[in-house]
Amino acid sequence: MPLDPIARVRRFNRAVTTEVGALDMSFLGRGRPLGTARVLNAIGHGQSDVAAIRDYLGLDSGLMSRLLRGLEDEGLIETVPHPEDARRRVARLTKAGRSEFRAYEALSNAQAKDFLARHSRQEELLRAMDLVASALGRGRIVLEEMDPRDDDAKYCLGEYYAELARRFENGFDVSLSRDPEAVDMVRPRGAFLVAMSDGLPIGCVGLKGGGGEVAEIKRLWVAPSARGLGLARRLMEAAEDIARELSIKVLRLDTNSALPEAQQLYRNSGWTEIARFNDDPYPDTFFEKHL
Amino acid sequence: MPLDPIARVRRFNRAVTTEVGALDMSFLGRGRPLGTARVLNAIGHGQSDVAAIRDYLGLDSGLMSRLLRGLEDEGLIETVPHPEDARRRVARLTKAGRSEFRAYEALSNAQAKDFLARHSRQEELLRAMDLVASALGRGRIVLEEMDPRDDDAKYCLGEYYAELARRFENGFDVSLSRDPEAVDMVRPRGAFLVAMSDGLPIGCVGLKGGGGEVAEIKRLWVAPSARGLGLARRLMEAAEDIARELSIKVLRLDTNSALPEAQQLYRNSGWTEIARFNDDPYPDTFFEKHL
DNA sequence: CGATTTATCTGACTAAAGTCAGATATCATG
DNA sequence: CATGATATCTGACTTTAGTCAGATAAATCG
Repeated sequence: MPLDPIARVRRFNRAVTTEVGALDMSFLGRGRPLGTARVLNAIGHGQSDVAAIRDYLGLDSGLMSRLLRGLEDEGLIETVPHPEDARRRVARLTKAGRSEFRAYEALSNAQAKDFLARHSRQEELLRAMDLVASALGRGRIVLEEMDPRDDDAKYCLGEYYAELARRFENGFDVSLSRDPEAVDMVRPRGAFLVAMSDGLPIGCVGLKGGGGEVAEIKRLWVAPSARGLGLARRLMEAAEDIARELSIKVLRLDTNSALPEAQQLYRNSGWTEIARFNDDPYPDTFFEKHL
Repeated sequence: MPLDPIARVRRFNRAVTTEVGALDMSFLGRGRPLGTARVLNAIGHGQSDVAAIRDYLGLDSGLMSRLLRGLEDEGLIETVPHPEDARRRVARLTKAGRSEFRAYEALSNAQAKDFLARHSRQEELLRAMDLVASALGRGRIVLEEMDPRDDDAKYCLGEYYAELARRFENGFDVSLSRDPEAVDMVRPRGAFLVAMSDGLPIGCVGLKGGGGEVAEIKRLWVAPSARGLGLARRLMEAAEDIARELSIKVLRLDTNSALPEAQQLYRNSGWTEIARFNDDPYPDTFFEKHL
């Protein structure tokens, strides 16, 4: 007789609401009401468009206006008309605002650190938290196009190689593989996409072009904590969209039968198996898709 | 370059605070302000002492008083003086209150169910949520003495047997083992303790007495999601305390070398290895402790 | 250009939550 | 039984959050 899943979810809710009050409430502790602090933090995190902040925090325009005024009176922010549309306003931190924001960040980090310090089995706990955060934050996953040499991209690639090394019978060594040049995965030849979930990289895919009408899909990877959310498909679709933008007519990719879930995905989304088209030692299966 | 643990914790906080607003807010949806609904739910969950509720919800006594009055006016609760101390008051649900509480419970359950339905890989997600909830709710774990035939106890025993079956080379079959009679694990001969975390059983231990000065520790088990919190030690200490209450002078236990972490615990808490004292086919190591 | 739409702001509200200083009744103690 | 401690209640506040109907100014469209 297993435990009731609903009871388990409710227990999680209880545990988290009790604890999170004391956990994410770095908003408190600097003598500023919650709403004001949330706006300041949203601006600090790069949200500058007033409408975007209002939308993000779910605030009424009147309330928003007052909160902004309050922060302005405190000298923490300044608002200027949007350069392209003077009806809209853009808010940005002043010097004092930046320092106040840093103080909030430091508080948040200290709380997170304390939280971790109070717990044993940290890596296991973090993995569970990653999984829950990925599931809960599913709707907020955004695909960002970036240079494959950026940190978040490099993190994903590192994890991808590590996973291949674990899953291939004889391991995996990038230097023996046909590692694409970064320039082939940057516009105009190609692109590199990283899936970001609340600021953390959780997946990637590369579109490697050579300038012609044929390009390759490379380095499709999704973090273990984010599997089952349909992210791989979303990455592939986004890569295909970019390929079409770049006037690419045919996509190809190579893969290995040690990765059956990937092959499954390709077969389910319009790819057909073709003959080997390169001499890379690792792949044993090859696919193609006409756009 | 692994991800920053602090960033991971903060991402979890963000994901959870965003989602939990829409997740545990079964409090809403019945046209009652949050504070009032929280008090009603606390009473429904068995908190009856006004001071206890106030403490649990962190409310000012004046505010609490008004909220109680509001619920009384609605006819959902009644308050009576505490039988042993007429200064204190005890609140309980009326018939209407019980039905209103049930409506909140149904809402909560429906939301939990919806939440689960929105996610794939449910068992994996639930396991991660259990782990997080155990870690976060660590301070709220309570040890309850109960009959080993109660549901929560039986759940723990079932999980215990399943774990032995997984870990012993040749499996585990209770019927071949010396399964203690329930009556030997109930006062006055012995006791059975279950660790409850926010309403869910996550560990147990049995004290099996025979009426004399010697008793046995049996069925020490901690749920995987709750390991590393020091719960096994806490269960053992509680069992020893009860043994002392029952005037037991010597405790014994048998275990198996396939469970090294258990042996480690015994050695670290005053137990010494002794010779085999029974003919049960499963154990291969035996311990004793003088109280 | 004039009419309409859009983004923000202002003023005038309400509701909810929280604070605090007594008031009141009961209990515990010497 | 007087004294002080304790638990709750009451009244008189303040703060925060949120709502809503215009006002204002800039953009967009026919």
